[in-house]
Amino acid sequence: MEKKQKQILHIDVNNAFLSWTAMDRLAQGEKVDIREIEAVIGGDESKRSGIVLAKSMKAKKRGVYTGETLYQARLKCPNLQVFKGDYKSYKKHSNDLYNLLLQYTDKIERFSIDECFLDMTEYLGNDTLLNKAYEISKKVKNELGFTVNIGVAHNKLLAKMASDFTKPDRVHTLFEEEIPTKMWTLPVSELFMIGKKTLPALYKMHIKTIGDLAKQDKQEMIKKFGKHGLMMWEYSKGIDKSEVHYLEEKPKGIGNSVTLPMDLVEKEKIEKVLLTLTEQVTYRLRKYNMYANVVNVQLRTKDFKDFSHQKKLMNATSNTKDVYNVAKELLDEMYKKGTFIRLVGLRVDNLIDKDEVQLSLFNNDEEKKQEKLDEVVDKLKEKYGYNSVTRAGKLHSEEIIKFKDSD
DNA sequence: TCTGGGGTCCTAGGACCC
DNA sequence: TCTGGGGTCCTAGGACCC
Repeated sequence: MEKKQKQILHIDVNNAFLSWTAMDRLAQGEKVDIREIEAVIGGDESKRSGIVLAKSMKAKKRGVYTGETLYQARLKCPNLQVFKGDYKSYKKHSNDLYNLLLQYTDKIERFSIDECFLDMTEYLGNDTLLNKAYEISKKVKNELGFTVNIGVAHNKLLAKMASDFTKPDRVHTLFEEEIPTKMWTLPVSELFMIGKKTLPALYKMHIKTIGDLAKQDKQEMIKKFGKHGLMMWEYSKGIDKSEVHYLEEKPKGIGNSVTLPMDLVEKEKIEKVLLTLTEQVTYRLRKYNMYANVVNVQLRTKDFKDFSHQKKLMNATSNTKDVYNVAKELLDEMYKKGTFIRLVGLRVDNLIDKDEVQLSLFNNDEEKKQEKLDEVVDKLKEKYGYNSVTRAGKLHSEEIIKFKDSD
């Protein structure tokens, strides 16, 4: 029996961070709509994170692109206005969008803070997919005050490609019969999952457009690029069998990292940063009610070389002290005297639900004591705010890193 | 010149076992 | 002394996404 064709929408907020900040400012009585001027949302240059996070159409016309340094952006666009981002507000706008979309289907995958996939296969009734897309587009604009692009297709890949066509405030279809005219004509760099490392290899093979890629021999692509080769080849032909993952998924790993205001050399100072990061990460881990099996420490040197070491634990844990002790061991392995460290990161991986954990025979009094301690500290943090509770010997690093209340 | 932070997935090599 | 594979687990590093 043939399976019913899927009906997929991809919703993408236009210049999300910039649009949302524009709305917030107008709501606060500011007169200028920053969507209408040469503006970007940017990081903080004094914290050495001065990159473009989102740009207005006018800034884009000047050649400003996401990810470049504010310095570079200003060279192209001398009157550029830079505004700070507000993650809390973005989360709220993102939730508003999600709640509006729930009126159409509950099969929604939140692909990122500003993108959703909708599986409309069961919810269309007598209407067409395209009509629904226009209806959603209008409703979002009228009720939420920002615009979206919507891609309309029969799988996720094609819907995502379609939503990336002309912007803003547009609805585009990309059905199978439209692939040659709408997709194969595009530069191969536009294809989802082709990044700046793969591009040179493709150019060498004289592959310039997505159509060129689609003409390649499948086996050759697999031989040259492995799994990634197969995926690229399938995507170029519009093949994608993946499902819309609409159920809430637990994270597979949790990490925090920080670019330091100034490079650090002394191990003791790096350890203090690690402790602060460990507290942040394990706090989030415990909020998910999960345990970690792997601890990973990342360092970035001042010349942008990245290193990481990881270790699998004997017993899964969410305990601050346990994770920190391993983190210190890993730092010990990696630390080279006299190296200038720009970034420190800590993440936990191979997570499992707390109730799946086999209670270890070694779950002794000391461990129970530590868990209790975490619990008490977490409760205080819930009540009085994350930064209300602090460990001795860590004050300095907390001046360096302020916890970002993201969850 | 200056280059974020949070993720997921894949690969390759080494250890170890059968 | 010189020689196999296959499978799993672990680790370091890297590509890609938003």
